[in-house]
Amino acid sequence: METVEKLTKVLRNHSMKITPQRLMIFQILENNTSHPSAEEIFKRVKDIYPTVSFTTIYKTLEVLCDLGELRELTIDDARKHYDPNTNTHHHIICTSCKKILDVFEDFSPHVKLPESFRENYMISNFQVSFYGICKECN
Amino acid sequence: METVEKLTKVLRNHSMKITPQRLMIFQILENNTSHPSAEEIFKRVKDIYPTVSFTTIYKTLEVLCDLGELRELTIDDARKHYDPNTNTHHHIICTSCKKILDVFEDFSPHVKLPESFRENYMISNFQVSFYGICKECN
DNA sequence: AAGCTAACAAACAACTATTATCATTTAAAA
DNA sequence: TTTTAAATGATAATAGTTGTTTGTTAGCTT
Repeated sequence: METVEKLTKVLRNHSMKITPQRLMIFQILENNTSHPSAEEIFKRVKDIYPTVSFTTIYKTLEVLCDLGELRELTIDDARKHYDPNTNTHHHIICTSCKKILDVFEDFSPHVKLPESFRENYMISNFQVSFYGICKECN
Repeated sequence: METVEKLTKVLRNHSMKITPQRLMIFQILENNTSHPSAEEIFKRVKDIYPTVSFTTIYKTLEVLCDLGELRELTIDDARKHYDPNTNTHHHIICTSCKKILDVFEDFSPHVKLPESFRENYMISNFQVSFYGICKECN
């Protein structure tokens, strides 16, 4: 199912309202693999709804995160990034330009929490972050 | 070599000054596996040097990071954490209490950047972050 | 279609973590 | 001891984000 459709449904199921601003955000997130920050999303919505406020963006992103439809990435130390793909996958970030790319490789057969932690933690997921320099920055 | 001694040497080699404030920070970092935030370090230094400023803490942490003697962790979305162990290792964070523990397991034989990225990236390191709930929080 | 109401958007203020500025102080070399 | 480059700390500034308020609206109900 497409993102816009899916998110619309999920919000409806929680008796939340589908507003033009939110639809716009859904559209921006659809098939988005660029890991945008709140500001990037804000700018793009602003192009079409010049009166939209930053608060609305933050609030909507918060709602989507709470519903598990969006993942917050803390891979960049300057700001949060958002990823509509909530399936387990990994990232590579250029430490120079901060660009983040997806790494779709299933490491789960090999990356397991050591025995000693098993009884003390309920693991929900894990994330591999590769750090390096991209070709453009080198 | 102990942390205090090592960091003193490294700073001297870069003609930087060893101040009591810095020595205090070095001591706090020594064998520290609690991944403190700047604020936690600030508070502990303040206990002994009540006049110390936050700026000094941040500056010193920045210096140590630049010299590669300290690693900045971006695993918590609220604030940065610092880890004096700069050898490759991994972390598990409780999404409830935000406690961070070390995971010493060598995943490097299995976690490799896919072929497609190899020619476009110079990877310096990778990091596995496990997210879950610890026993105390559950 | 009209009315209702919880949820919403936007304006704005506030907050938190961090960084910058700069005058004063100090480590440590000469 | 003198010198000087560097560090400190007071203060202000900034960036990113969150909280509050008030008028508005989506979407249900009738």
